[in-house]
Amino acid sequence: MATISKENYLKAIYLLTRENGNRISTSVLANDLCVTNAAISDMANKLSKQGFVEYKKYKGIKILSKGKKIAVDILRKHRIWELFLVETLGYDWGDVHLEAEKLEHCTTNNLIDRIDEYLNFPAADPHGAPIPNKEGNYRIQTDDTIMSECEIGKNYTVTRVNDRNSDLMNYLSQIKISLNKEIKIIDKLNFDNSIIVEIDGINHSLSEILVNNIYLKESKK
Amino acid sequence: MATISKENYLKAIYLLTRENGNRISTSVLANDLCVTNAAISDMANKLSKQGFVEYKKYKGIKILSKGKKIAVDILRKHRIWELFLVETLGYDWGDVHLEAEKLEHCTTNNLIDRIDEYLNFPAADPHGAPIPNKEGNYRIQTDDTIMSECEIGKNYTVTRVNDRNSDLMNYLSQIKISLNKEIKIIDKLNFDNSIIVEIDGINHSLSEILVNNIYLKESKK
DNA sequence: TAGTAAAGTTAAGCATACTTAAATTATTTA
DNA sequence: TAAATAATTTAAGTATGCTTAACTTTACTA
Ligand SMILES: [Mn+2]
Ligand SMILES: [Mn+2]
Ligand SMILES: [Mn+2]
Ligand SMILES: [Mn+2]
Repeated sequence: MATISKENYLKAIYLLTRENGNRISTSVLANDLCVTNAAISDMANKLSKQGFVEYKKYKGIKILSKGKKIAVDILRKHRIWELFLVETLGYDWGDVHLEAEKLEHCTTNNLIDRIDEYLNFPAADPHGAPIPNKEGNYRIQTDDTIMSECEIGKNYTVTRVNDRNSDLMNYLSQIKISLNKEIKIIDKLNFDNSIIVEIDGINHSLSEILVNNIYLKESKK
Repeated sequence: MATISKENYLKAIYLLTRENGNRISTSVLANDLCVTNAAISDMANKLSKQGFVEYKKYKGIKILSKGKKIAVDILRKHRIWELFLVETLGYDWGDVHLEAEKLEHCTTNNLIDRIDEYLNFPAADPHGAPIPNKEGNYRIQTDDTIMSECEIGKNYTVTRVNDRNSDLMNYLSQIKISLNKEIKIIDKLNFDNSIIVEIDGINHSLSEILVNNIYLKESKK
């Protein structure tokens, strides 16, 4: 059985794998989960024994299909809860992540399927992240670029934001950045990696942290 | 801080206190929580050190206001979740208790207050149990009698059922017993403590277990 | 390529929440 | 009231999931 801790480890390994490649190092995972390397080594052995991951000493952790299944299951619960909180209960998009972090572990498949149906089988969560369906398949293909790598002079649409920093998201709301918003890259400043963007005709300077947490897609028009 | 285990202990102590009187014995609590007496003694010491209960060796456990506060808080969450599952997601009343047992521990006060508002501040859960408000006060007075103590020939209304046995509740649905249903006590059989009742013009024999899990109020008409 | 720094693992220990088995206290009952 | 029985507590041990400190392996650098 996967405990709450194991569910969180598998979810983190799965998500980091998509960002950082095939094998995840102990310290990357330790940093992500805010625990010591020792805790990771310990848990990696347990997850490996249960067939959730492949773990070779000093060579990092690789998620296996059995572990991926649990990770996607938790991700589905997390994202559906986030959308439910925003859509049905009127939460701000910056306030849902922590609630979902807790709810995802005490939600049966039956319950999440009913909420999924209640929300009419949504494709994405309030931050633009894709929601896996009952079978674990994503309903939309995400095809976007991190803002830091976008090009000067082009117009983009906001497709996704990282949802872990509540303050960051509140700030985005304040300067009117939301999902599907049209923005234009005005300039990129190399000395501090900030980017000047135009939003609703107003120029804003976005810090390095900000541009590394926003994903865009080039506008068609 | 109160862990999930402590929340469950305090909730059980609180509810048993209302049934069994002021002090709860170790074995009554052990039976209710399906753990050994040793586990109860152990936890009773911890809860006592934290000021949630008063515990005197061999003399049982008494809940204190600090513990009662947590118990009522969890009860509020439990009952609001149960109602939400039935009202909003279309669950049967027999299928909500176990879901709520899990959800109640991972629900912030903010979240439950929003669901409470979404449900328009309900007074009772799907089984007729009163829902405490934000301040911990009950919105209705429960004034009912256990069916086993009702009188032959009188008409009653169903006010409440115990919600722990899913099969029992499914059976009640089957014979059309639901909240606010009008029923008449036809006969009480002393040899097996069963009761014959009339429901929708049809007579049913209800076993001892059943009549100890249904609460009634005498009809006015 | 040896030496050092960084990364990762192992060992020992702690808190929580249980268990079984032994010891103790309380309650019956003869 | 003394022995038997029942209820309860204490002791010792287990699993989980962490910690710090010590040790080992790998990577980098001169
Ligand atoms: Mn999230
Ligand atoms: Mn999200
Ligand atoms: Mn219940
Ligand atoms: Mn109930």
